[in-house]
Amino acid sequence: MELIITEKDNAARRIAEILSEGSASAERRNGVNVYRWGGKRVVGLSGHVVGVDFPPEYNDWRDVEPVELIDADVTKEATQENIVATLKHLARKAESAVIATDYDREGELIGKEAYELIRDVTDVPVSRVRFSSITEREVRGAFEDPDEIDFDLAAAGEARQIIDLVWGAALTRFLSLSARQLGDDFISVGRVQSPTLKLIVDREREIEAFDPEDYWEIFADLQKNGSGFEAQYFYDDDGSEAERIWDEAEAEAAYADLTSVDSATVTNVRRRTRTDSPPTPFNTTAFISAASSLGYSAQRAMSIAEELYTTGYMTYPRTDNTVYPDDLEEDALLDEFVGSPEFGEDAESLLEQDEIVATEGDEETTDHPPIHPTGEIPNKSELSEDEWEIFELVVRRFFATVAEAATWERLRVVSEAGGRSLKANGKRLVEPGYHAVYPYSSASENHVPDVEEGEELSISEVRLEDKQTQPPRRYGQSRLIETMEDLGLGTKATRHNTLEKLYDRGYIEGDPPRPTALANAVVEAAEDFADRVVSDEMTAQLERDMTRIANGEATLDEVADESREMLSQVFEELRNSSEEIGEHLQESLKADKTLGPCPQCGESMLVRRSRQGSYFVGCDGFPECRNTLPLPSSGEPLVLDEECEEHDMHHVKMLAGRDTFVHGCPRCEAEKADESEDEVIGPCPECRDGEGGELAIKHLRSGSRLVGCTRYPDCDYSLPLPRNGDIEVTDEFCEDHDLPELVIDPDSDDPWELGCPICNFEEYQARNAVQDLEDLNGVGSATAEKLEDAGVDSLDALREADADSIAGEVQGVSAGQVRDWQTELDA
DNA sequence: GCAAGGTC
Repeated sequence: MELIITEKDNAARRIAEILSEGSASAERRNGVNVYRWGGKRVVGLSGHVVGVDFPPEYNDWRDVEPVELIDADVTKEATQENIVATLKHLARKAESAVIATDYDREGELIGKEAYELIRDVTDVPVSRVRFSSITEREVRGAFEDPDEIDFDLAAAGEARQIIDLVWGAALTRFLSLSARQLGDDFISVGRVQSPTLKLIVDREREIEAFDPEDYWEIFADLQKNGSGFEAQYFYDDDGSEAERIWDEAEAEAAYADLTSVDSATVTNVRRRTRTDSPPTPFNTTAFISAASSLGYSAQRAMSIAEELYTTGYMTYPRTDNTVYPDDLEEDALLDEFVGSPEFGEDAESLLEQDEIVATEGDEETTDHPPIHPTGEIPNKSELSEDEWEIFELVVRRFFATVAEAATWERLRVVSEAGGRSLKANGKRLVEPGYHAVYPYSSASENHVPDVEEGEELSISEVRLEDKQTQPPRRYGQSRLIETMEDLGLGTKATRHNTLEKLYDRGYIEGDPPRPTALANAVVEAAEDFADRVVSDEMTAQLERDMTRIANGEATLDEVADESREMLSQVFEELRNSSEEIGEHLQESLKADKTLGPCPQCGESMLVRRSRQGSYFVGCDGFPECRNTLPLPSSGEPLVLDEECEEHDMHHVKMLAGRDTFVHGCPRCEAEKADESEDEVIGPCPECRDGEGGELAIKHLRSGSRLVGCTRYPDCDYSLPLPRNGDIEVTDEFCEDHDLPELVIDPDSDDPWELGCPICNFEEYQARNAVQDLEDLNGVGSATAEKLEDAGVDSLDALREADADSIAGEVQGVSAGQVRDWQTELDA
């Protein structure tokens, strides 16, 4: 038997399909798919199935000096036990094995990891095949002419693993220990995250240091036969054209000259034709940028792309490549879209071109093809709105790359008035070219009428505008990812995760992201004592070293030892500064939790955590001052920059995944609750008989509202209400529950008919259950709804359910699948 | 529990 190993299940399935000519069947073993036909088996890994770590005696942060990690052993342990077990089981029965992981450095390392797992159980021959896209021709070609594993290239990857672990773990532990932050709130640093954070911190420093300068600009409206256009005053500044006037008196003088006359004489007209080339194929970074201009965060864009990839509508979303492979037949792919209600017309018009030639970008790599549609087209109703929008973007980008260039006509008109110069630049799209199929990039025109030299134009208005230079703009998420790519920080598959990590660690907040006080302190500490770890130079050096290892010019041990030596020097510097660094970090942590002055004693009000783990706002003067304010019970509080003017208190945001919301000023929220009175709406279903309990609309000091029993705390029956909006109690009654129907924001343009609060809560729970189920692997919205209908109304219900009876009840769901979900939930 | 890199 021959065993073929790929980097992921999806690749395993497609390779089996190609090599078996469709005859392969799938079986599951330990929850891992194995594809088989004849004497072949194909199994997909899940990226790295082993990971580097220190031996267990280094686990306790308090028992081990961080500096000891520098020379600690680094071991490899299985991280995906099921897959490792399946791989070994298959290897025992194999006569030969073929490594078919991705064709890039990390793929070579993943292949070598599989090789070592095979070697643990057998010494059968192991070969390596490489292909850049999973097409019939490439895959067959690769398997006809197998190669060997490139152990040097894999060693380059291992050097990266070791260096990242040792630097990251040692410095992370050092900072966390010095600031006494050992729980979930440790203080992390790393080769990629810290230089990325420094980009954000540096930009914020520039913004803070920015000193705006006043300047003036003058605009004039010119008229030709009733058709008006705008021209701008300019002057010669040492041979180049300048529009900004830095001196107020000079600006007034120019304005006076221009207003002293009522016409301008055209002195120069220049016409030019410009071609505007279509965009290049999408790699991950370009895709994220384009999705971001449609309003998607990097994380969201990638997760939708992942979904569209696994359902088969688009190619692999993690790629550096911007050149389509030779195998891609553009016209055949366009043909697939003919007849589609949304794309048919555009596809046909593209097919009418004399020649179909795709654009090419600068990056040509072997990893995967650029992102493009597969030709499989979903019905619009199968996808969510967001999924469809992203799918359409990918389709239209492909269309654009095979479309013709656009042509613009540019017209520049210079005129003189009162001894001063005015210019106007017009542009008109003559040939729309790719813009016709790709509406995302700007194609806005600016009309300037045709005029001749010597012509007189009347001036209808002159405006003197006073302006100020602006500070540099903050990086948005996609701009950050582009900059990371330029600097070589991270990879196509990790850059968006790095940003997410910076949010999770409390280093940045908002979009565009702004650094917290903690982030500033971490970057400052690193700049002072471990400059390399906040510099992109560390990655650049590592890349050079990895190239040397891959070329056989250096060994893994040499490179790793050299790096350990540098880290030892860093720790020499750090040794005596632990206290100083720790204090600074702690002050910053406190600053990030500070809301404003305590109205009772003048100390600061801080976000704190009770023994029970819930968050509240408490005075720093505790125990002398016992002033507190409550916070909502769900989510992690984040102190925003925005302040309440009445109380000098920062607003608070509660981070809770998709239920994140802005709580606002805790004092305002508490006062609102104090001023409101409970409004009784009907009987309490729990205790109406006997105790005669009633339900009322209540406002809590933590800012939330609910329908709860008037006998609270003797009866704790309650139903949630939305956080915001006026609540109207109507005179329509729900017959099942004897309760009035409620309307939120009745006077707004879009009132929300919430209905009976009990019915509403039941629907809400069902919806939540469906959403939770959809987050499980391989559960689409249809399956989730079927599960919910079958009584699986929460994740807990699924965890405790009997797999066989669910499989019997829900069509298209097997007991094995249910058991996989249960394993996933337990993990 | 630390990193960054795969993948879901």
